Amino acid sequence: MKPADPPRRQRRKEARPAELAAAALELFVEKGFAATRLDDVAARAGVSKGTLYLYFDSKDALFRAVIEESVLPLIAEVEARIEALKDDPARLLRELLVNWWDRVGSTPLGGTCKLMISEAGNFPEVAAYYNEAVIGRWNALLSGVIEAGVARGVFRPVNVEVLRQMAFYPILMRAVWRSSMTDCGLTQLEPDVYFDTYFDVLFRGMLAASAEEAQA
Amino acid sequence: MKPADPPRRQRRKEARPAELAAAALELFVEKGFAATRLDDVAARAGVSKGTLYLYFDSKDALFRAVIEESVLPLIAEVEARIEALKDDPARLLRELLVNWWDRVGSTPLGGTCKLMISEAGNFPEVAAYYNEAVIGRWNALLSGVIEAGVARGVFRPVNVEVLRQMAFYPILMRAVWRSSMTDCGLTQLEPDVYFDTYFDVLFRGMLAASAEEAQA
Amino acid sequence: MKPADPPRRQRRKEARPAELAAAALELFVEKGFAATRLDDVAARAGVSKGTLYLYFDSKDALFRAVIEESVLPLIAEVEARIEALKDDPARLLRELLVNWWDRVGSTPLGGTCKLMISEAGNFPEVAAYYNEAVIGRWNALLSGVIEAGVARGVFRPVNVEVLRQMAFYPILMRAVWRSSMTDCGLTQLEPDVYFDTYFDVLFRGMLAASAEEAQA
Amino acid sequence: MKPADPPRRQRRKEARPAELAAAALELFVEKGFAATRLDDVAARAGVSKGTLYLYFDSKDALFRAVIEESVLPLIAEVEARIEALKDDPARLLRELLVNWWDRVGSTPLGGTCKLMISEAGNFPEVAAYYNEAVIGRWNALLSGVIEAGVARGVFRPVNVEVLRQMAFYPILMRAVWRSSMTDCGLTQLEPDVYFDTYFDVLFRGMLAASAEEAQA
DNA sequence: CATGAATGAGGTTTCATTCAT
DNA sequence: CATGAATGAAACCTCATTCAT
Repeated sequence: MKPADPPRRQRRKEARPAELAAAALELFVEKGFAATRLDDVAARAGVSKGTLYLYFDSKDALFRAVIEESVLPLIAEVEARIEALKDDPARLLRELLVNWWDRVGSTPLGGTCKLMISEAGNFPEVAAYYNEAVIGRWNALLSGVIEAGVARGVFRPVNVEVLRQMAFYPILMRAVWRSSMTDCGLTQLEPDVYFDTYFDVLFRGMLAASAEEAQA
Repeated sequence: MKPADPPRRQRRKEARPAELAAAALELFVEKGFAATRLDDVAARAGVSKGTLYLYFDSKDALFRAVIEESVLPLIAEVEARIEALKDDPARLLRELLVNWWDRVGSTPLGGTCKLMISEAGNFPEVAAYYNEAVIGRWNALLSGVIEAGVARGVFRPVNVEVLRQMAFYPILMRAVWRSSMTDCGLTQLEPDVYFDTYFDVLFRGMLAASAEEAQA
Repeated sequence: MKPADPPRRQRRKEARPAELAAAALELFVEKGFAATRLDDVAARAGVSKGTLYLYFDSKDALFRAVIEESVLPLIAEVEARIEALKDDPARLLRELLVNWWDRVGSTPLGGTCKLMISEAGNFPEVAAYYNEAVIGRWNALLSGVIEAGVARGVFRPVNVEVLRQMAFYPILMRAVWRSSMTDCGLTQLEPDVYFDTYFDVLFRGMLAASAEEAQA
Repeated sequence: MKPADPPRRQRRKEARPAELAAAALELFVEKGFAATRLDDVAARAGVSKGTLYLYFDSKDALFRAVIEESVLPLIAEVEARIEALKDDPARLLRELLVNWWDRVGSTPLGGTCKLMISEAGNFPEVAAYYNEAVIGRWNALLSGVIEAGVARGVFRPVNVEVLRQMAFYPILMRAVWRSSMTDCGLTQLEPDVYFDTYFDVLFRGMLAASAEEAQA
């Protein structure tokens, strides 16, 4: 008694933009915007070149769509998770970072970071948008957690921005590196091993003395 | 009794390749390899497009030269400094990182990092070379220092690679970001403020208990 | 006792080709053949692009149909009117010209003239057909009237072709101009004012002295 | 002792824009703007497609250049001639028209008239410019001559605009026709025969009675 | 050595035409 | 009959590369 599937043609039609954007993301990350040919994007999505233009007005528009549609949903989801754990800043920070790695850094989405790093100069408006809508919000989340930790005496009272960068940049860089060196026979440490040491050192460095004892 | 300077015309002639490479580095970093036009490189170096081909066989060759010539000299220099300070791993590590920022990260050379991140996929052989000749050697230096520190009981005995990334990636990311977001009205913290907090947290996290006391 | 109208749906179906041809004529006149997109023709006729192909085999065929179907009926009608007035060449000529303006020059049909002028080079066969079936017959009508007038001593015995062009080209040009400069805020003289002066000068120039006196 | 010719390469370079514009004019007139391929323009000018873009930014820019550069010089020249003959309006009018035919209507330049008629709808700004800079000035010249003639009692006092159209449109139409039907085996009357009858009828129609006697 | 005009392969984009629904 | 998604040939345009000067 479940509703009938839509006819096959229709289903494809609705899925097309997402399929095309996914194919484009892969290639943009792999080769960069300018070096990616729309022929290849279309081929990877299994359609002809002309079909691309049924869904995107231009190569630029495709780039915009790739960036804007791929990352926004995640931020909202993350913002929701903050509430549930606001009483335990250390655990919340750990969770945010591990979660980011699992949901973004280690997936194709992580490629958007490399992509924006590479193309910000060529797409100033997209970069500005990304800066505000993605980076800014994400930084605000992290900074908020850190500030809360400092306020509760859990984290040491040091410069929040530096702390945020020290907490986030290593794994961001890991993601960027991963997108960049995909074909270099690059092997990265297993996440579990990595994060064990990572948080060991990070928290030893940033936790206040009292909190550290509690942690132990 | 030193030899007289060559006449100015000649000096320019000899400087040409370096001037062209510098112009190319700027544009490659700014726009990426594919989106950079040789017209613009030549214009920025103040010569005609044809002149480029007197010194570089192709656009690819120019890219290779930019990468290979710009970073190699530095590594050698750094390797030399290691010897002088090998008895004080903490100070040595701090010096390596600050020095890297001063000599690379905060200069146009820092752009090569962004450039390789962006173009590794399109230049596998150059990326492999860079990986070995630059990244590999630099990582070996850092790892060596860290291992020495661990061996002497100065650093805590944790996974060296993770430690290296935690020590280096934040400032590497800062350099990459700087190259990328050049026109976004980006402002970064002053190096002094930054490094104060940076090493405070980093060393607290990685120094062994005894060394920490000594430090304090 | 006339047969009932067909149901509305059916009527539309039968009217489709004419509606499409009308829409195509407008756009061909406005933009030219090559610059007119079938999407736009279909949209202006209120159908989908695919529907066009139910009635016309190709864009070329549509062009042919537009030309051939739009002008032929008129010629026959005009030829009939000639008979009724063959005794008064001056009045007949005046009537032909005024009538042409009212029925063709000042209506969308006048656009076909501009269209053929624009596209003759791209459609040699259509142009040849148009030349023979429309221009030729129309010229023959005018020339016949003029020759009759000369024979009767009403018109001065000068070169008939030149006379025909002097009589027809100014108003043909008016029609072409009208189709061409539609959006330039062009204003043309009122037909009545125009024709008063027009025939005043034209007949003074071409009427034989005796006829002129009679006219006065 | 004449100055040396410029080197061959240079001479070609200076002539290129004019050669390209001439080739483009021919093809635009022949096929229309949209149906003309830049490949063909380049081929007709004996250069490669890329060379076109050294001199014109786009196909549109080429169109603009063709229109704007080809007709302007003539107007100025004509305006100068007016002065010399301002005492004899009938002769001046005749000379203007014959001269227009010799210098424009019967040459490739006459094609611009057909071209503007065809493309005005697609290039509103160019059409507006042409209307003002070419058509307007030319009409002003003709109207001025006619008004002068009327003022002196040489021409009959009828509507000047209609008179202007009757005087100019037949030969304008001849030029347009010529450009349009170039390949239709079209044969036009010899100019001499044509103009004899033309002015005979025209002046009989528009000259005042007294002037007519003087003419005879 | 240095120039910059010329080239043409290769990319983006358009649109007439087809065909499954 | 009617639709509109899909196609791919062909157009415009760019730019790395060459070469006569």
